[in-house]
Amino acid sequence: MTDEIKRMARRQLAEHGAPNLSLRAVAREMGLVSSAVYRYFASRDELLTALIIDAYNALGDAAETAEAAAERPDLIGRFRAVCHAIRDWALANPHEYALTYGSPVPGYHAPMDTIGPATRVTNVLSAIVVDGVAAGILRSQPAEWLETPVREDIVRMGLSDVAPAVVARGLIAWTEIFGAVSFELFGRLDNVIFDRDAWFEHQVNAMARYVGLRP
Amino acid sequence: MTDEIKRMARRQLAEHGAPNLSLRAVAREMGLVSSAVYRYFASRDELLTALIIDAYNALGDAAETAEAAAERPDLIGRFRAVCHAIRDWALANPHEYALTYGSPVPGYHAPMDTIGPATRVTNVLSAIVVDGVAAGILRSQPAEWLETPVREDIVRMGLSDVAPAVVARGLIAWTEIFGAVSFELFGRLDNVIFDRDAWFEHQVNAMARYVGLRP
DNA sequence: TGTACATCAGTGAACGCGCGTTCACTGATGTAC
DNA sequence: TGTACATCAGTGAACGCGCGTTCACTGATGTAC
Repeated sequence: MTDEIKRMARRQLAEHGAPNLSLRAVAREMGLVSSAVYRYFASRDELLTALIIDAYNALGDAAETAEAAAERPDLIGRFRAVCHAIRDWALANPHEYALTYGSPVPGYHAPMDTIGPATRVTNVLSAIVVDGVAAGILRSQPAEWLETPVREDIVRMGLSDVAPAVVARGLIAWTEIFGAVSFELFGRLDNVIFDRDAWFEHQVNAMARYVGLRP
Repeated sequence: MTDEIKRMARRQLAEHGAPNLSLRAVAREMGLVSSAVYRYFASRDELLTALIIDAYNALGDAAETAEAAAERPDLIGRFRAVCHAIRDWALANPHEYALTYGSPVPGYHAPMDTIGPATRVTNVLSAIVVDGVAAGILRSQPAEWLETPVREDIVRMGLSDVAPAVVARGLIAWTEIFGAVSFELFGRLDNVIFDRDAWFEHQVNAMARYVGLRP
């Protein structure tokens, strides 16, 4: 069963990291001979791709589920739910997080099948922004100026009901949240921040305020 | 010469990534027999450590030099200089950036010698904040509230002349800047942002404003 | 000026290991008639 | 109900490869007297 192989591969991943993921070790762990795995995955890269897609989907599931549990009009609640779901999932699955949001695995190039699952989190986040604009809560501030190329890239994203300056703030929040999770996971906060829960909470609130969401 | 080995190792790094860095390949590239490298580095890990320290120092140099070129009272200029120096260095040395700010190399645990060089960039950044406070430009805003554990962690950092809320904003800017560089380098902006220079510029300005620096 | 010795950079063979991938195969299970 | 055949999951041996690390060694260079 290919699911069983993936489960074992995920365990391998959690123990030794993506660059050391080995078909042979997975097979060994399952009591199979190494060549048997080739009935299910044509190559190591294909297995890696499957794991990456699963990781994006797992994170997407976590984010969507958490967000769906909040009341629709509670935009801050929805934003906070997504942020915490991302971090919780990342802390629970650090190697899968590294696989998707960390440095690329050298020599591996992700095929296009990974794009769809990868956008699920950003879709959830942008839905919040869109709803915030529709509710009249998120507005572009007069002083906000976007250089033309920035505005063009943002317009190309197709969020036509949202002012580009608001999208820009959303993108910055998106960057900050994943930056925060990566910093925590990759050791940047060691000996700096000790209460990570509290600090993340602070960052989430700061970003909510930055985007324009008020409690 | 141990410098020559490091130079070759850096080239290896740039081609194949940190997890695939191999003593044998470095030796081969230098026309040496593999065991000869052991005269200079006791193990692969020691070589890796040397490269990490060098990378932190190279980034530190770049940041310090760029910052030093700006007029002291021009706080925004100094901040922008540091940010762009970080990004430029990262784009020029993606694998060394990944080595220091990307996902940790599995199985490798950095010794304490790496801590000093690692803090150079943050020192430059916090000097700007300290000067900004001294000049009366950066002030804590009355509405800014820090939960106790966050405030405690920040106080522990020892920037006693800077209001904790201001430090918090600085930490968020720090996270955002490296988050932005990582997003760009690790492929997060693919098919999203096309003019990366302009977008980074926008983020730097946004963070300067967020921290409280005004042109 | 010449000999004796120490230093030390680099050699070469070997150790034991793990890897991805291939290939011809076995043998159990299921299907058709 | 029983035989003949196809399917297919998994085997086992082999390929050629690269790796980190150890160890006894060579041979050139430098130093002391």
